[in-house]
Amino acid sequence: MANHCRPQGQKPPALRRSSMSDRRTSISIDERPSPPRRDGIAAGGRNPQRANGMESVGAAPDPPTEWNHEELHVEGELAGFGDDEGLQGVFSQDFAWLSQEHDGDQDGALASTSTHDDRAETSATEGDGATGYRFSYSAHKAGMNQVDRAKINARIAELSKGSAYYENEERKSEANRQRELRLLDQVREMRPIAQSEPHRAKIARRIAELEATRDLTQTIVHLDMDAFYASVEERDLPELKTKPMAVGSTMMLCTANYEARKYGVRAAMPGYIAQQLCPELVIIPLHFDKYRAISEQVRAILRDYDQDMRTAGLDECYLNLTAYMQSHDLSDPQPIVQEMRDRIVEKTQLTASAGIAPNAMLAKVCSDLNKPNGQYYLAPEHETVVNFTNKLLMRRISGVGRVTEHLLKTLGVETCADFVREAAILSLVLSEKAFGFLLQSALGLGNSFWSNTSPQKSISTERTFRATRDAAAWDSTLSSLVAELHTELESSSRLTRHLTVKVKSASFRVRQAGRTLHKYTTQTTDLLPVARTLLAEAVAAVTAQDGGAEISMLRLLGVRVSDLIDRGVLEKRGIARFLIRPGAETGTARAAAATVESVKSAAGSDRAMAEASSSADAPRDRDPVDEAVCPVCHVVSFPASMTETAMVRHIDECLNLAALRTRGASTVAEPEVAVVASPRKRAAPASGPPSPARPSKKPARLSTRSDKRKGGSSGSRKLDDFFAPADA
DNA sequence: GCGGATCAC
DNA sequence: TATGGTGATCCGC
Repeated sequence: MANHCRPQGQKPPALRRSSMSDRRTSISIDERPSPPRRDGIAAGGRNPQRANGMESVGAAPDPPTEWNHEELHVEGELAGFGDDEGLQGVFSQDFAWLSQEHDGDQDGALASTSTHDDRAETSATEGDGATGYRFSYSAHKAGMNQVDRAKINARIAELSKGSAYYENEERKSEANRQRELRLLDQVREMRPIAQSEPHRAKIARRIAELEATRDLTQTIVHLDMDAFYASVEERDLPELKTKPMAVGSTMMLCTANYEARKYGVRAAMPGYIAQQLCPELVIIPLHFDKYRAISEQVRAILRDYDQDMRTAGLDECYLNLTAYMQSHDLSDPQPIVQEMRDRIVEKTQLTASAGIAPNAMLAKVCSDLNKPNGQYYLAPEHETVVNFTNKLLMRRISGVGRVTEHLLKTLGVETCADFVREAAILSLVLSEKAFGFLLQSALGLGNSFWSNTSPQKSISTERTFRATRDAAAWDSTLSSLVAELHTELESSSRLTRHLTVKVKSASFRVRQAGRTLHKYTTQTTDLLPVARTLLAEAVAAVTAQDGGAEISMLRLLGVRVSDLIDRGVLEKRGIARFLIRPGAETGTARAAAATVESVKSAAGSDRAMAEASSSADAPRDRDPVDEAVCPVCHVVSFPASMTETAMVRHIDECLNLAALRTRGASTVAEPEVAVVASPRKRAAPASGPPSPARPSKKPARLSTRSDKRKGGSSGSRKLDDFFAPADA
């Protein structure tokens, strides 16, 4: 299935506070590995994966990569809400003229609106009570004035209040508020250190070092389709243009047209709330096939300018125009970007907005400035970039979300200049990763480079349903989810070794339980029993959270598989780990030596054995890759031509013989592979007495499916446990 | 390694 | 009646 790609190369923010216990008198920000700190603000993750950092400063940017899972998302109904929504504004007040200029009917991204993750008010004062910032759809755009905004927010609060969702948001807000208070305590305590000369010098040095990495040689474009889904629907049904309209369902809206936004209708708002704000609202269901096709048309155009262009969902792309400009001997990117946007309109009748800047982070910010149907060019001059960045609100940085924004505000940081000014103290109370990311971003130093595509790390599927405590219904849903994952694994030739079950109760509390499996597998027969156990654990946990008087009702079930590996890679790597170079003496080999005779005597009987034996006396001084020796008997060698199945069979046979011979599990030659069994002792779900780790008999096949299952938490594994059944 | 939390889309 | 789904990362344990 597919890839959902995201631009990489930006470090994710993550905030945490240092604990008292690891405060040090001499703070070295520069320390490579940040010392573990505790009591942190919850970490925030973001997609940009490995930060490639600036290792290639000055060089041509890496070719962008492909994304990982786009269609997966798409198939899942709601792909994402991000469209052209603005936030609270891009700049601090003193730069608000820019906002004015584009506000009003232009929808100005500068004027803020809030998307799903952004429904928050920036200031708690507008909210009600402790939670304020979490709960109001502040809409500062589309011709709304302050009064309208306040009215709408009040109305939304009124409509939401008392719902389980709302209550849960309140709980979360309160928890965050407590963390912020503790953070402020830390600030007070750390202040003297922050103000000490050595520390200030250290920060200054760090900033200088970052500054030295500034690269203005690249021309990066971020292109973003305007209100993508809504615009597509309007294009195909023009009468919608004059009506308030949103795309989604009564449960959840994905995006709204500009007419609807005037009423406060926004992306990520439940449709039934939106309908109360705007009774004439027309809700159009999603048509992902259409969006996908149009998206591909757009991408095809953009590839003319950057073959390695990267997509971010269906409606966003990043391009590096540097090479194109050089090859066409152009110095001004603006006409080029205008041309692409014109071509997009011509081809699709849809408009796009774009930002042009020296790096991807700034380009992303810039693409919002003249939205919709506009572009903004941030010239690659030091002074221009610095002036721009200084006024930039931290919230605009991709990776700084609602929670982080609020937290920073608590610390008195709103703009990038604020952050840099307070860097000395912030370096002491934020995690090293978070501080590093935020400082770099606040200096306007987002990466211009993309890391190469990284393999997908997990596959998940989850489903929301009417809250129920019907265990049979849960089990039915769980089975479906596991079956979906099985299908996905099979169709992509991958296996998993980790399973996680997620649960959301009617109170919106979320709990998850996961477990590392004993082997890589795709099989429902392996996954489902574990999933059932995990579900029971998660239900118990969420029930306890909910008060525990009665088993909680669930409104969502989810299953995720991670620790994925390609089948081919697993087979190669798996077998390779068993191969011991001829002559290598290991404890395992020595332990197995006693079984050599029995192995030899049994050799002739098995077909695989015969295969192996036939080349057992091949010369032993060749490349070890070409000739490996069975790690168990340490006698039979495996020629390169030998099939893996045959090798596995031989090793398995050796283990069987070894087990017979030594009669004790512990002395059987164990493959030298560390297999991590579940570290936790889980209560066996009402099974019989604990079975011995290994029955003393049953020599024929050391490992059968049922056998494997039984040995669940045993630390010692047999060969079969390392390989998925070759069910193909 | 696990679970909770944040973020993007 | 009623507030989504997928994937990733970070942090504290």
